[in-house]
Amino acid sequence: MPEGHTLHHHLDKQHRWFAGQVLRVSSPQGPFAPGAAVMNGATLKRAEAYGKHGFWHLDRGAVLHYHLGLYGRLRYHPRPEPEPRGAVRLRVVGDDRAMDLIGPTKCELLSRDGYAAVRRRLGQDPLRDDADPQIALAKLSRTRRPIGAALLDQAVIAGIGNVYRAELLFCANLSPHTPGHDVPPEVLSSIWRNTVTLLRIGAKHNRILVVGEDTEGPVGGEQVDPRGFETRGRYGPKRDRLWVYKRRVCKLCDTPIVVSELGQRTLYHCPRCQAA
DNA sequence: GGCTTATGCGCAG
DNA sequence: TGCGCCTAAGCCA
Repeated sequence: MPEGHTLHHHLDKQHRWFAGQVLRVSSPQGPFAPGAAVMNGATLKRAEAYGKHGFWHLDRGAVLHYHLGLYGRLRYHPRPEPEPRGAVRLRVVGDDRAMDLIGPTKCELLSRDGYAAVRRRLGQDPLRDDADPQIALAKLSRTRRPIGAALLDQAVIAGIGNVYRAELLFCANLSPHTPGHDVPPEVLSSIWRNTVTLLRIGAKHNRILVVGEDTEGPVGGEQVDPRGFETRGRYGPKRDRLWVYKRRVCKLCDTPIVVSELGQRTLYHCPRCQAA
């Protein structure tokens, strides 16, 4: 489930659970074994998310960089940790918890320069305090590309994925095919603000929640595990939390959803609520 | 239990 | 442009 909110949720947790600890690191599934050997015995100084990327800043100057891709998963265990299951590329064991990185599309050790290079490729992350909306908005307002393609461009806004793209454009009553430079500046600004809002809600609950109000406490009777491990909350079916993504009809007006392709990804939009 | 699908992205060609 | 990665939820039987 990796859009930006997922990474922020996990990296915040990873910082709380592993920072300051001397880590036991291994790579049960192979290709990262040399990197794991370098990491083994290091101390985590800071875990941070940027867009859909995860970074662990270690002492010794190395930086772990990972990206979940479409399939990657993170699993956490209390100690003693169980036998690795699946393509565990990276296993980290801290003082009282362990973490598995499973099936990521990227898992590598970077130098400070390598880290800077990855960061340079990425645009503004709406979940970060250091985001500069004006930079992202300027790019959107100049491009001839359809807004629905530009929103997926990680060099513009880092962290939006296919679900949030569909839902953000719906919330803006905007056709995904509108060229960026034809979208009124105030609409672009409102999209940015809504992105911040929705990604924050998503990061808090570790779920994409768009329909309905966010609440301070658990949502929909969600059960919270006091140890902090993921629990099966009762959020209801995903389709009921979204307006258009993967729905047959628009949740607002019942018009059949148009399924097409834009920016190499499946696009869902309501032709009535989001008329051109 | 099996089959389909996917919230991403880099690379070969 | 299309494929490969390789997990797990959702759906069906």
